[in-house]
Amino acid sequence: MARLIDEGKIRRIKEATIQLVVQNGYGGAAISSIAKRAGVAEGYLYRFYSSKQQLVTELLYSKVAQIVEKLESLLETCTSTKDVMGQLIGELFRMGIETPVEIKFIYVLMHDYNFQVSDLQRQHIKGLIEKVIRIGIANGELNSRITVEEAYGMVIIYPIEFINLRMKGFFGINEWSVEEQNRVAEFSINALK
Amino acid sequence: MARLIDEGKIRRIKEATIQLVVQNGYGGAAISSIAKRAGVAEGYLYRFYSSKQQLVTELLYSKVAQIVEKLESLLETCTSTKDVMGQLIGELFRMGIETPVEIKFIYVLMHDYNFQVSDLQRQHIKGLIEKVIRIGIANGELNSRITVEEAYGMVIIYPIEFINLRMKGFFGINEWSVEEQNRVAEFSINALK
DNA sequence: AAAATATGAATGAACAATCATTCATTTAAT
DNA sequence: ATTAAATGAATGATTGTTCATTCATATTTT
Repeated sequence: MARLIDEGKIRRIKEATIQLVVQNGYGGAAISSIAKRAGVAEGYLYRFYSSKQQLVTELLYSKVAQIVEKLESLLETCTSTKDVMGQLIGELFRMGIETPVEIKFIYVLMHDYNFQVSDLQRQHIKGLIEKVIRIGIANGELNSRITVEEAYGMVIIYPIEFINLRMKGFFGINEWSVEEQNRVAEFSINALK
Repeated sequence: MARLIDEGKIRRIKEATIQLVVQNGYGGAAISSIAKRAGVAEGYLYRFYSSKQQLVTELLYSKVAQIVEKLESLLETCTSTKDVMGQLIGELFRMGIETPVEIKFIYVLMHDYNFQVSDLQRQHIKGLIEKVIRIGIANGELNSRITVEEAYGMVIIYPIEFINLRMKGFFGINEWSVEEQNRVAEFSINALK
C-alpha cells in the first residue's frame, strides 16, 4: 500500500472553505486562497470533490444536517413545544458562541438563490416541523390552524435571523445571556399561539 | 454641447445588475454580462459608479430606502401597531408579487457579510422601530419590555423571510392571499405581546 | 439657413490579474 | 519496487477596470 490519506488536510480544506465563503461570499472564495489557507496544494480538493460548487453544497448539507439532527433528538425526549423551542434555540446560541463561523456559513448560503437545501433534507425538515406542531396542539400550546410554513418560520428561521443580527452587531449589542435565549423562545411560541 | 445622457441606459444597467446579482450572486454577476444584458458598452457604468461594489451598494441603499420610507409614512398616519404591521406587510407582499426580483435583491444582500446597510440608514431604522414600540406600548398592544432588536426582528426581518420562503417555494406553496398577509401580521404582533 | 466647431456621451479593444480545473510529476508510505 | 497520496506549474477562460477613440448633437459662426 501507499501512504494513507491525510484526513487533517480534508478537515482543513473544509474549515478554510467555510471561513472564506463567510468572509468573501461564494464567488469571492477562490480555490487558490482556500488551498493556501488550508496549507494544501491547489488542485488537491479535486481528489474528493468534483467542483467548487459540490464542495460548498456538500458542506452546507452537512452543517444543516447537524441542526436537523439536534431537532430530531429533541423531539424524542421533549414533551412540550416550549421545551423543544427552548432547547433548540439554546443549541443555536451555543453554536453562535462556540463556532460562529459555522452558523454564519449556513446563514449566508441559505439566503443565496443558488444554494437550496436538498429535497430529501427539506422533506425531513417538513416531517419534523409537523411533529412539533402535533405536540404543540396536543399540549394546547399552539393554535390548531398553524401551517408547516408558519411554524418553520418561527421555529427555525426567526432564531437563526436573531442570532445573526447579534453577530453582525446590527444594534451594537454583543452580549449573550441565557435570559435572552429564553425571550427568543417565548417570542416564537407566543407568535404561534 | 454634446448629446444628453441616455437615462434609459442607466436604468437598464441597474435592472440588469439586480437581476444578475439575484440569479448568480454578487461574485457571479460579471460586469460583462451586466453590460450585455443592459445593451450597453462594457466600460460605460464606470462613468457613474467607481466600481462594481459601489454600484451594488448604492442600489441596495436605494431599495432599502424604499421600504424604510414606506414605514416612515405609515407611522405618520397609523394609530396602532396592528395597523402599521398590517400595512407594511401588505407593502412587502405587493413587492413580492409585482417586483419579486427587487425584494430578492434586498434579501440576498442583507445576508451577505460584505454588504451592510449604511450607518445612517441603520440609525434611521432604529428611530422608526422605537416609534413603533412607543405606539404599541401606548395602545397596550406591546409588552413594555420589548427591545429595538426584538421588534426589528419581528416587524422587518420575519416578514421578509416569510415572503422569500414563499418565493423559493420551500414548501411547494405559491399562492398569495390577503388572508395570509393578515396571518403574518398577527404572528408578528402576537410574538411581541 | 447652412456650415463649422466644440463638447462630452458612449464605445469596445486591451490590460493585468485572477479564476476553476487539469495532470504530469514528485513524495512517502508499504 | 510498487502504489497511491500529494503537489503545483500550466491552462484557457473570465474577471474588473481603463482609456484612446468614435460619434451625435448643441452651440456658434458665417
